[in-house]
Amino acid sequence: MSLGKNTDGGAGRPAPGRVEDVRRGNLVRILASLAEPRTDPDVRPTRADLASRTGLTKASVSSLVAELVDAGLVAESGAARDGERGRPGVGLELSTCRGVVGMEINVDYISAGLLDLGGTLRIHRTLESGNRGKSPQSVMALLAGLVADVAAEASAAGIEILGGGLAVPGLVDTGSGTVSSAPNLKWHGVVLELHGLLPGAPQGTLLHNEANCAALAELWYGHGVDFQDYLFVSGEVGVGGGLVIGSRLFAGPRGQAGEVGHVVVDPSGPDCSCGGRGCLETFAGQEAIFAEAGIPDGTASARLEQLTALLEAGNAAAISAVSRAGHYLGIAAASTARLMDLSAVVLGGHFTRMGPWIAPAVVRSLADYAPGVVGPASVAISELGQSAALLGAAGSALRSVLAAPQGLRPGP
Amino acid sequence: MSLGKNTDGGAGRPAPGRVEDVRRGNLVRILASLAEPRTDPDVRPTRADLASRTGLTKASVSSLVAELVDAGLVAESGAARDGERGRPGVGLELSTCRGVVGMEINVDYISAGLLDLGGTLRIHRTLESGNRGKSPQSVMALLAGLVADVAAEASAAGIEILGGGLAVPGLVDTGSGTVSSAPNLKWHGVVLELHGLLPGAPQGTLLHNEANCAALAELWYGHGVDFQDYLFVSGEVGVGGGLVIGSRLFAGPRGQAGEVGHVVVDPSGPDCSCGGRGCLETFAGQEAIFAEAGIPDGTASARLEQLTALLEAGNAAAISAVSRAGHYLGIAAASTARLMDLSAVVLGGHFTRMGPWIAPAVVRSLADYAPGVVGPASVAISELGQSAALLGAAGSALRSVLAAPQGLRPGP
DNA sequence: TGCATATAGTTCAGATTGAAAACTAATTGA
DNA sequence: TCAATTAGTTTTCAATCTGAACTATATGCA
Repeated sequence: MSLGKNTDGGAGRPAPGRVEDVRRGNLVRILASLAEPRTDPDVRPTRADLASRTGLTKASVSSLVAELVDAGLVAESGAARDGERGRPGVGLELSTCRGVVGMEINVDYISAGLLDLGGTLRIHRTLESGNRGKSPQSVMALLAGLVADVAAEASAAGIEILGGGLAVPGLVDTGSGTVSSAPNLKWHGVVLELHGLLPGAPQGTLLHNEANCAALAELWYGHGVDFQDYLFVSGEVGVGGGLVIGSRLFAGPRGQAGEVGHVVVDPSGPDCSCGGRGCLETFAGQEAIFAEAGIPDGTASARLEQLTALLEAGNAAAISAVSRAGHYLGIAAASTARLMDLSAVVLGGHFTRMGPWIAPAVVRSLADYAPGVVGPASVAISELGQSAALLGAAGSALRSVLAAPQGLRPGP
Repeated sequence: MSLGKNTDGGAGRPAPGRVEDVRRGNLVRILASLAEPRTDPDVRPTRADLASRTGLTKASVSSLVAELVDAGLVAESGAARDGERGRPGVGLELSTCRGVVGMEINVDYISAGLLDLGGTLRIHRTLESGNRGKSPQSVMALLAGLVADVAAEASAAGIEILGGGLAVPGLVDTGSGTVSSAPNLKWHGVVLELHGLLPGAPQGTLLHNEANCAALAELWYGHGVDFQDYLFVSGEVGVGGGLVIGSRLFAGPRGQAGEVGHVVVDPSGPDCSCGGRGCLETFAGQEAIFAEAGIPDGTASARLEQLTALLEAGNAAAISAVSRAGHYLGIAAASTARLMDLSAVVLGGHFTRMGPWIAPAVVRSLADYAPGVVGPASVAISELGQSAALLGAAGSALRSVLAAPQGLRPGP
C-alpha cells in the first residue's frame, strides 16, 4: 500500500488481463493473509489454514507458498501443534529476515527504525535535532547517518532491507519526492535526495506526510481495531490530519487530503499563516493554545510541559484554553464527519497530552454541531507515542512490499 | 459502477483469483473501452482498435467480442471505412437494443427515462406531483405507472431493460433500499418497494441520493470533461452535495458522504433542522435566500421565478441575499477543498438559476478562505437541467451493467 | 485487369494457471 | 496395532491468453 494520491476510490479494476496476473494476485492474497493480526501470536497459520481463509485449494496454496518461501518473503516456523488428531501442519510466517526502514524528520528530532515483515519494530533510533530552518541538505545528511547505523545493525542481525518510508511534517509530492511546503521546517519546494538513503533496497524510499503516517500507524497499531473510518487529528506546531476510510488512507487526488487544520471554523476568525482566515489551526495550533493559556515563549516541548503541569494543577486559564481548542476542533470534526460520512475521531500528537481536558470539549462540540453523528465513545486519544509517524511510514513501506512482491530475487 | 458505500479504495481482497476471472475482467475492459466517449461519434472502434487500446491480442479481442455480441451487449454496425489501404474493420458499439431506466422522485415532480447502453437518453417522461408529505406508497404507485409507460415504449422500440436507478432527495441506504431521512419529502426510515418497478430486469433497481446522482451526471454528461475532482453542490429546498474524486463518486463508508449542506460555516449561526447550528443550509438553503431577499411565501418554483426576476432587474436585496449565500457556500467549499484536496466546485440545482450572481461571491470567498486552492476558472455552473439526477441514476445503472456483465443470457 | 501491399480478423498450437481428485505423510486414540 | 483424521503433494484437466500462421478484403499502381 502506498500513501500516494488515491484516485480509485472503490471498485477499481486491477482486473487481471493475463493468466499470469492471477498468480500475482494470489501471491498477494497469501501475503495479506499472513500479515493479518493473529489472535494468538504463537499459533501461526498453516497451508491448510491459508487455503480455507483465501478460498484457494490446498494444491494452489502449496505452490504459492513454495514460491514465496523461495523468494525469502515467507518462512516455515516449525510444527504448528494443535493437540488435535491428524498430521500437524507447518506454521508459516512472514520472514523476520527481511524488513523495511521507517524514518521521520520532525521539528525537534529525526528518527529511524527497522520493521521486519512480521510487523515487529526491531530497531529504533532517535536523535534530538532542531531542524527548524536548518538546510534540507544538512538534515538529510544527519538522517543518512542515523539510517546507516540502523542498516548496519540490521545487517548484523541478518535482516535484509527491502524499502523504506520517510515522514515529514508538510505537504509532499510522493511521486517526485518533493516537500512542497513544510512551514514548521521552513522548507518550501525542496526535492529530497531519497535515493541514497537505502542503497540496494529494491523498493527504494517513499516520502509521506507526517500526519497521514500517524493516521495509518493508528490504524495498524492503535485504534484501528475499534474504528475503520475516522478523522485523525495530529496536534504539532500546526494542526495536521489524516482521513481513514474503510481501513485505508484517503489521500485525495494529489495526495494532500486531510488538512483539517485549515478547515474554516469561524469566518470572522484571525488570519492564518496559510493566507486564509479563521482556520482551525488559528484556534487549536500550539501557538494559539499557549497564548490563550498565558504560557511564555520558549521551546515547544518546554511550553508543553508547562501546559500539562498547569492542567494537572487545575489552572483555570490553561483548562479554558484547551477547552476552547477542543470546541473548535469539534466544529471542524463535525463538518468533516457530515461531509465524508465519518463516525469517529482520534486525537494524536500533542493533543494526547491534553487528552482528559480536550476530549470532553470535542465531544460536546460534536454533539452541538453534528448531533447523532459521532458519539462520545467514538472520540479517542491515540496511545502511540512519538513513534507514530515512523511506524506509519515503515508500515506503509511494508505493505507496499507485500502488495507488489514481484521483482524480488531469492534471499537469505 | 454502484453509488453505494465505498470502502475498499482499490486493493480490496475480493474472491480468490481463478483463471476464469481473467476473462470477466477482460470482458469488462472491452465494454469500458466501448463506453468511452468517441471523438467522432460516427467512427466506431473495430476489434483491431480495441486490441491496441486494451493491450490484448487481436485473437483475444475477437473471442471476447464474440461473447459480448452473443450476449447482446455489443453490436456490429457495418463497415468502419477509413479510406486507407487494407481490409476495412467492422465497427462495434454498445447495443442500442438494451437499456436502463433512470428514475427520480423529487419534491415537485417524478420522472423516468430510458438510457440505451450507448448512453443516449431515448425516452424521458416527467409528471408534476407535489410529493411533500405524500405517502411513500402513493408516490411509488405514481412512479410505477410512469415507469410502466416508459417500459411499454421501450418494448415497442425493441429495447430490453436490464436495470435501473432511482434518485431521491435524502439520505439513503442503497443496500436495503431504505430512505433513512428525506426531510423535504417528510419521509423517514421508509423502505421502498423497488422490486416491482422493473419486473424482469436482471439487475433490478438501486436507490441513490439525488445530489450524488446529479454529481455523477455532471461527471458523465457535463463538466466531467474539465474536472476529474470536484465538489458538486446542489441547491434544492436544502443544500445537497456530491464529491467526485478521480472521476469517481466518493460516497463514504456508509454511502452518506457529500452532505456539504451541513458543514458548519458559522459556529454562532442559526439553528439548523439537522439539530446542529450554523450549517451552510441555514445560509444557502432556499428558505434562507428567499427570506433574505424578502420574497413572500408561495410555492418553491414561483418564489424562484420571483427571485430570478428580481436579480435580472438588479434588485439590491435579492443580489445581496444571493451574494450572502455564495459567500457562505465559498466558505464550505474552501474547507472541503483543503480537507479533501479538491480543486473545483460545480454549482447545480437552483444555484444554476442564480449563476451569474452567486458564482462571483463563491469565487471571492474561496480566494479569501483558501487562497490558491480553487481558482476562478474552477468554479462552474452546471448546464444540465432538471434531468441531472435522472441521468446520474440511469448512468449509474448503465455502468453497473457494464461492470458486471455476468448472468446475462443471450438476447435480441 | 492483375498483382503487390496493407490492414482486419480467425485459427491453432503452446504456456500458465488453478480446480478437483487421488495419493502420501504424520499424528491421535482406542 | 490399526482406524480415523488432518496436512500436504502429485496428477490430470479445463480455462484462458499469447504468438504465429493463415484467410479475407480493401487500396493503388502498372
